[in-house]
Amino acid sequence: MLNHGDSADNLPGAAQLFSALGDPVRLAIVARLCKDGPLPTIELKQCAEGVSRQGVTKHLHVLEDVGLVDSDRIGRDRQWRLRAQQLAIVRTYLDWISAQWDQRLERLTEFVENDA
Amino acid sequence: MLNHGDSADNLPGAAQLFSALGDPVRLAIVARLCKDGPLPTIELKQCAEGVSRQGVTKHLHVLEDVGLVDSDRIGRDRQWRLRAQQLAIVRTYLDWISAQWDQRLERLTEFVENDA
DNA sequence: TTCATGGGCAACCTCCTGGTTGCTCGTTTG
DNA sequence: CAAACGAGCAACCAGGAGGTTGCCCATGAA
Repeated sequence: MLNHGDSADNLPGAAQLFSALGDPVRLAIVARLCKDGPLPTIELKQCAEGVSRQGVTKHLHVLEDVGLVDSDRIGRDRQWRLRAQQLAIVRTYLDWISAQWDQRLERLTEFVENDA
Repeated sequence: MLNHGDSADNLPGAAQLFSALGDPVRLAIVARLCKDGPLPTIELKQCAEGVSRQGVTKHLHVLEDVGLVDSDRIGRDRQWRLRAQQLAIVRTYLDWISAQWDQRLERLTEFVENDA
């Protein structure tokens, strides 16, 4: 799993996560799972306009591979559940990047002020 | 540009952004630009281990297409600059999703407590 | 028990992506 | 000026991603 000690080291892992979220169908699935909790494949299929069941299943496996989602077989169905910690990693990465940006702006402001 | 009135409508746009960030080279470029401000192509090339100049240029164009970055020609060089607003959109989208998650957890907790 | 439904697996196809090379052009710089 | 450097453009290539179909299995409901 992703070691999140220092976000800078985590670039490849973060890229994986971004990549997994970088498809409209997958993003819709994640959003749906976020809103309406664990759901069976068939239900998730509805947020993929005009995509076959197998297509949706493939997307779900992509999400599973990066740990954004996991599942249990319940009788005939397979229930999918969001793993919020992984989403948190993405957020943290963006926050880390943004923080660097903010620091740079601060330094820049300082510089300008000292310069004036 | 991306209308950010309601994050739910914004799914395709958000997916574009995630997708653009979903490549290690591109993510490294964004991180670098965030840390060290506007930089010429050649400098950015350094964060793409073993990729040709043209390769890097292609990545930069991908970032440009989704508005994460823009550039000016300065004499012989081309200077690249981060567009932080677009990064903010990604963050906001994640926050929006997470908020829904949190609400669901609240509702769930309520339900369990009322049930007990 | 029978049949419909949700799912898994595998093969297959197409198109996009990430990457390259080769060539030319303009700008610096020695 | 001449050479070197940064960049743009176009062609090209291999592999992967997203999608489909067909077939079979198990479970649930009639």
